[in-house]
Amino acid sequence: MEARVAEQSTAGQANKRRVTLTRESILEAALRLCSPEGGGQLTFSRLGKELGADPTAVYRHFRDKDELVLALTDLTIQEGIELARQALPDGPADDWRAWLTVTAQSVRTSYLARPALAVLAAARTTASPAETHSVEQLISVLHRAGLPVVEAAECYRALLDLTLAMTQYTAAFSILDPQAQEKDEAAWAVKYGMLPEDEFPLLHRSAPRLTELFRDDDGVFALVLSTFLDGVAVRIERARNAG
Amino acid sequence: MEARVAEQSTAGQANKRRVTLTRESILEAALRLCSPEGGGQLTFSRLGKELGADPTAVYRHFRDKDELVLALTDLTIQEGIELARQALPDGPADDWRAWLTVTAQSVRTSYLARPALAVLAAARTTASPAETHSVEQLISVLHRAGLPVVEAAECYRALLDLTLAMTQYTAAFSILDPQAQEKDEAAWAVKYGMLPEDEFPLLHRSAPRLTELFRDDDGVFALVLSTFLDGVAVRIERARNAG
DNA sequence: GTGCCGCTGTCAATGGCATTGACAGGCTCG
DNA sequence: CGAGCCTGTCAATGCCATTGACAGCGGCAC
Repeated sequence: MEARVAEQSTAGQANKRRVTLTRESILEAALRLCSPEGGGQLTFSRLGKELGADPTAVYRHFRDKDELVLALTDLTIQEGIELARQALPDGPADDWRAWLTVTAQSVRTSYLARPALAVLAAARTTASPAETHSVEQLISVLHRAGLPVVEAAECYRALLDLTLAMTQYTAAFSILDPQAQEKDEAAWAVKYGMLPEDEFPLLHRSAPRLTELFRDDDGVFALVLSTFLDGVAVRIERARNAG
Repeated sequence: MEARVAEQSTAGQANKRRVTLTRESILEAALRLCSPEGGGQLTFSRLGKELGADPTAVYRHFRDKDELVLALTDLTIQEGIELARQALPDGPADDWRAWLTVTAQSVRTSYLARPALAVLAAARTTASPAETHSVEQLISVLHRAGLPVVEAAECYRALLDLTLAMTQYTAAFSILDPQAQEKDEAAWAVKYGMLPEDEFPLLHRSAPRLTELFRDDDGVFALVLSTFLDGVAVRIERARNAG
């Protein structure tokens, strides 16, 4: 169907042949559009062009844009989980920390491959059947590490929101036109470079690191994640001592 | 000037008297629109109506919407910092943890009072001069607690992104029409309620807590924040032992 | 005081967006 | 062979940000 769509979109310019859409072909095309290479913008008109069909034809398969986005996030989450599985084929293997890190990073990676989707997805948390097993596994990992079940579930939820929120935050920034990004960056650089040393001694000393972190969203995420997991470790310790 | 604008907007319906806008009056009106009571949507046409002026008049004071939003986030951050100051008038007082918690929560509160702004603000990190002192103070608190300067700065950055990202995440959800929210909620409830106990034992046991957390974004944030700060504590401990 | 200029509000228009309803071709089922 | 549904097409609606031409009002120079 990949091939078919491509064929249509190249040849379909002249002859007005109807293209037959399917849920799958639409999702594929939409994912392509969401990636930076695909233009990084998901709109019905672009989607129509990509499919070689009228934009409104999509409405025959998805009630509205929201429903389309929901389906796309579902796919993306699934892909992230799959990615994690490939990275750590042996499962948790008693190292809860590595497992959680890889899982979070994988989901983040999948999302960031399609920043436009991440932005659209906003706060829609799909109750995807695909991820259910992963959630059970995640909780189980934390539980075996020593956390009571409910607390393990809380940690899962916290980690999930943390990851999605920060990923969307990054995606939103990466969507901005380069001009605006540079403007922001310049503002920061000036701000941190020009600070009077006597009034802001600490800020002055950490300015290099801060400007370095400015563009390194992944670095900041890694920082947050590892600090958060340090916190989880503390909780596990506490639970063990209490139990 | 507040009064003047108000006077105009009440009396100005009939007589087409020109309203004189100022940067301040615009920002005020815009903030009002961003709050749920004000309609929760910031558009030029609404803004024009609110001001009793032509929508496009705003362009005389702000180059585009982005610039307006930047100014608004600046105000909001300032307000958050002010809030924190009021909550803890004595300053850090050697309790870094309380200080960081209150600061983060205050910024979050200010943002959530205007969800529409939070969504628009997305990843624009303003280099607001207003907050510079707070940043210096924040780093100083962590430094006095025992963290090397650079690491303190890293923690600041991590905490900032964490807070903003999660707040915007929450705001994005709260913006959705109630119908969509209910749909999501229903999906979750079904998902967690219907889980076969034998296949997902842990998920089944934690289902009540998870559905409880579903709508409680503030609770999740508190959870993330406190876990993160546990992690910071670990780092402080490490640094002390190493130094 | 007079004339000019710039500041700022107004108006009309543009192009993009999601979404809707009427229409039409082709497919399947009877 | 015919009815009806599935699905693509087309035209139109309403909201959005943004732009360019225009117009009044104020202050400034002379």
